[in-house]
Amino acid sequence: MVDLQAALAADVSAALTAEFGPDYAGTDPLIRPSAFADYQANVALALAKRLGRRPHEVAAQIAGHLSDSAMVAHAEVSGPGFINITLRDSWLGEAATAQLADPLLGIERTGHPLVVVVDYSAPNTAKEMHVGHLRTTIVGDAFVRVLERLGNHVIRANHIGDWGTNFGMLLEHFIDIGEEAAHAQLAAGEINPFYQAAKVKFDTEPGFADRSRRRVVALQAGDPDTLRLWRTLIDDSKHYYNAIYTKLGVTLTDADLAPESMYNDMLEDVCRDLEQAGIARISDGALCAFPPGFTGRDGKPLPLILRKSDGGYGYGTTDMAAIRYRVNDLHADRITYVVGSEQSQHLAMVFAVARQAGWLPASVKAEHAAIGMVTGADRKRFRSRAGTSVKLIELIDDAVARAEEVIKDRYDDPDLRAQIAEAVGIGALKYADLSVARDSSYVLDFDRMLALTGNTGPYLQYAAARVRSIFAKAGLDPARAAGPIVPGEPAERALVLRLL
RNA sequence: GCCCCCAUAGCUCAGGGGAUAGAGCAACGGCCUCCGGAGCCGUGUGCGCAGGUUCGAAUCCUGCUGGGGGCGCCA
Repeated sequence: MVDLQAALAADVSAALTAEFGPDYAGTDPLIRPSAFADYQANVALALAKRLGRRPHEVAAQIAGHLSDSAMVAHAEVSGPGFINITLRDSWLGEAATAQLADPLLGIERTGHPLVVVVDYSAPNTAKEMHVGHLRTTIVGDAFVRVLERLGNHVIRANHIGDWGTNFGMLLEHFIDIGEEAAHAQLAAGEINPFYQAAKVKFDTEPGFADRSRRRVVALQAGDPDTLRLWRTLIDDSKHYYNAIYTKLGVTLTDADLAPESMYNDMLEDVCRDLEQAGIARISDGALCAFPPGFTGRDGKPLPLILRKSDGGYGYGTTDMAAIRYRVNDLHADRITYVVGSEQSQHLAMVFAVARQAGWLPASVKAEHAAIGMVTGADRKRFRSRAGTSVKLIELIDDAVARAEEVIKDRYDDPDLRAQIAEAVGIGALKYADLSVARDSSYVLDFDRMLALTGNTGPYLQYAAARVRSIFAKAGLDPARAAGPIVPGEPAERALVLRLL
């Protein structure tokens, strides 16, 4: 790839050296895109202070040397000492043409491919995916695609919640209503009603809670029949959220599942090893690690709970097991958690304990790509009128339905209309997520999201027209006879500058 | 009480040391109109407050105010 800015920086640095000597070779030339030319070099203003000279003069001296550069057409000093640089058409045209000839369109693959584990999406089995899952899924998938295209080895980790005490009650309910009826209900996407019915029985039906607890014990003990039921329950959920991934055009597949249950037989070792290393100790009956620098209310050290006082394991334990597994077995160089911002303290503690234990060596980067909350108009966590979280599938369907409403008079063919509505609706949903900073919370507003399409439609048409025009000028279109691109028109020039 | 994030136009958000701070939506004005408009063109006294660093601050630092999130056995 032609890194215009870097290439130009090199030439300006050369000018600096030529004018002021080798001491200035390392000075950042401060190349920035400019509204007044193709680029501007801002180095003269800072340099003038160092030299005790007038910025304008310094800039003029540097500009004088830039005529030696093959890529610079002209450089002129403006304002207090900015150097406005216009690139040669011929040089730009050659660079653009070369980039078009590259199957990767000039995207440079990294010279140091890393193994990157990207932890994202993470729905809970047997619970409906809700709006909170949308951004981690969309943003995480964008990360994965970019990192992969840059030549890294990316491991998608969909850390689904498929284990825990809830499954006792879910399985008992599953048995009660009969496997077939349960499958039918789950296949229809009625996951929340299923969960809620189980919860109601757990809270009110005599004996059910005890049965549920016994079922948890059987599950954890590996009872074959219980495991079989558990697997079918998981599979039903899996089908359901795979359908959502397909709708969203997300690249996650079953091969990317890294369910909590896969860490089960590591949890005991996690606790033992951390306790033996002196990092974890018993506090109020629970095994806890107290990473330095974390305090809670009353200034007391904040624990990462590894084993609850009832002997059970929590998500912190699973996270510790996962981090060790990712480093030791997956050989991760970088682990990116695309997870809600409210988890930032928890993850910071997990990282801290893992570093203490030496499970996360300094050579491995662990990072929390925090996802901001989706809120309603009240700036609080987005909820339906009933106070429950909103189902993701409803959000998707709603977006498509609203898109269809917008375009309904436009297309007679119902199939075509449905396709366009789906593309526009889902596109608006994804665009809404990707067009804002991932860590800021944002207000979910359908009207705004779909309004964006009113702009992107013409925008895309414009962009397509410009690209066609460039291709036509390059002689690439029908005859495939590659010719030079001449960025003569201002709009075209701007596009070339942005694309290169 | 402690920790983290945030504050930019009426709304939702970009911009994270460089000249005159942008986009979409809304609003207002106009255009095209045989029919149809995710149609076209135009219109902006805005960086929460106060200090500091810097040749230069929406951007970096400190304090304050306001909002959100988190803070022992849910994940």
